[in-house]
Amino acid sequence: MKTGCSIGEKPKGGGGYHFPDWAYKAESSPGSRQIQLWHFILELLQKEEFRHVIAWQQGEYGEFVIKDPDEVARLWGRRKCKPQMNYDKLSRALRYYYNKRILHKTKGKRFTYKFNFNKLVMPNYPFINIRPNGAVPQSAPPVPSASSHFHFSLDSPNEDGHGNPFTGSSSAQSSRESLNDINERKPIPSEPEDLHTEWRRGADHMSSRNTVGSAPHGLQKHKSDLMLPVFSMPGMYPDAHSPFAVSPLPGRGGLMSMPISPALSLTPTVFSYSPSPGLSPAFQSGSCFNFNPEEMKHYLQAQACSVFNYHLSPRTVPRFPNFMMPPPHRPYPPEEQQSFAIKLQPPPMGRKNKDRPQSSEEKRPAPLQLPLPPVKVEPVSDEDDLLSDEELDCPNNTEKVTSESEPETLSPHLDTEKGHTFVRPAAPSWPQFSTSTAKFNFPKECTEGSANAGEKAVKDSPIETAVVEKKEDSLPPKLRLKRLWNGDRQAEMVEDRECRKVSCIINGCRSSELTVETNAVAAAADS
DNA sequence: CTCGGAAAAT
DNA sequence: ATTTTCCGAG
Repeated sequence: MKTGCSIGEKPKGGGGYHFPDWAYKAESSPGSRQIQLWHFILELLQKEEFRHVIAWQQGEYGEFVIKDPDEVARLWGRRKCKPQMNYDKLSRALRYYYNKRILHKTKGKRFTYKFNFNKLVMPNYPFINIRPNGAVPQSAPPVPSASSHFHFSLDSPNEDGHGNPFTGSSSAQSSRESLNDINERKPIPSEPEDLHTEWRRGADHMSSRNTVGSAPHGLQKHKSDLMLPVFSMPGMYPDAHSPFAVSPLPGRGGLMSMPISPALSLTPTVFSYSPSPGLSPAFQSGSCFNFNPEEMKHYLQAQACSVFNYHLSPRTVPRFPNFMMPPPHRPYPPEEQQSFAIKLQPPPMGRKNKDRPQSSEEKRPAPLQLPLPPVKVEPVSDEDDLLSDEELDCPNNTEKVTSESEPETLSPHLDTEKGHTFVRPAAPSWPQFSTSTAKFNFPKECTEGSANAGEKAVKDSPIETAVVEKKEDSLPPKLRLKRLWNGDRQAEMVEDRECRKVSCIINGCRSSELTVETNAVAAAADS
């Protein structure tokens, strides 16, 4: 069933196989956590179908405007099977992100918010650019600020043996992930101290982990094992303003798309930690991409540094599953929509049944099945498709149809095939991830899914979930919040500034300059 | 519209 | 842990 990822579904039908529970659990759903709102938003932002509903705002990186709040809410509600969802609620959820520092509100602009990319590391960015001469994508994604506190030796020559950076890095990667889990701070740290501390820790870990092959698994939980590389897909919405933008180069047509992906697939967070010695050769030589190795290197460093310096949460940097992989053309099969049943949620009793017993009735008579709902039948608009798509985790849905027909809508990553593709020649991509991930980290679910049907590709994004890490910051009690407003705020500003600066640098400067700039930034950060 | 506190739900 | 619901305030 489609539920692809949904947790409880087991393949009962066909084979009736029973895979171990863990196979279904997937980290994807820690707990039961499904897609998160910001993932969803990002998802929508990636698809052109929703341009009219929500779109990146030109001008600021990461800033987006909800053009049709009701629609977005509707979509979100659909995704979460919360028919009662509305913008008011959705916006509340969005506001919670302020504290988490995932989002900001752009004051003065209605329905306009901005992602804090300092916190959300962009998975695909730089490399993408790929213009032969190093042209940069118009939209420079906000790159986390860089600092040169440490130097990861990304440039160190030599690699682990194969010359293939990919190999061997996986362990590092995973360890790193774990690392993050632990380090991840919960409360929003804002103090420099924290930064420093974290920073230190990071360094320590790094050093310990320097051996490529050794994976320090001191920690348990490795969601990382499941990480999958996310490749950007052809269908991706190449919005210039999108921080994720993959530069839509003219060439995008056939060839471009594929090749690019590998690069995109990496999460900076991950590779940044790479131990070192290593990657350069690959970059320099065989790369299929045009990016400038130097730039990449710097970028990576920047990423790494930012991770350490800014408490980037790995979880925040999920490898967006869906993210990059929009379905090529038909996002979701029509059937899906049809099959999609809305599960009417019982009237929200909200908190303590408050006094308003049945308000919901007025609005939604709520046909549970909605076959012919008088009220709203969600027509299947493009958008709808999208949404419906993905996982419908609704319990109801889950069961329902086995519809799965949905081929690969969103999460292609899994395709082994693709993985191969990327890996293939000398793709320089970022190592750690691609290959290794492909090989070892495929999430069970995904893997299985793929295996089963090759085509199916798991519609859901198991990955997404899988990938998403759990620990994040937790919300601080009020005190903390208050504090945030004061100190943190400032910190953010700084971050932002740096971020921008770096972006500029990346976009327009050469590596040497970059270095300088970076240092400057770092200095600033220090102060 | 936007902000958050609260409490309940997932 | 995050999101949904409600809601009073600005």
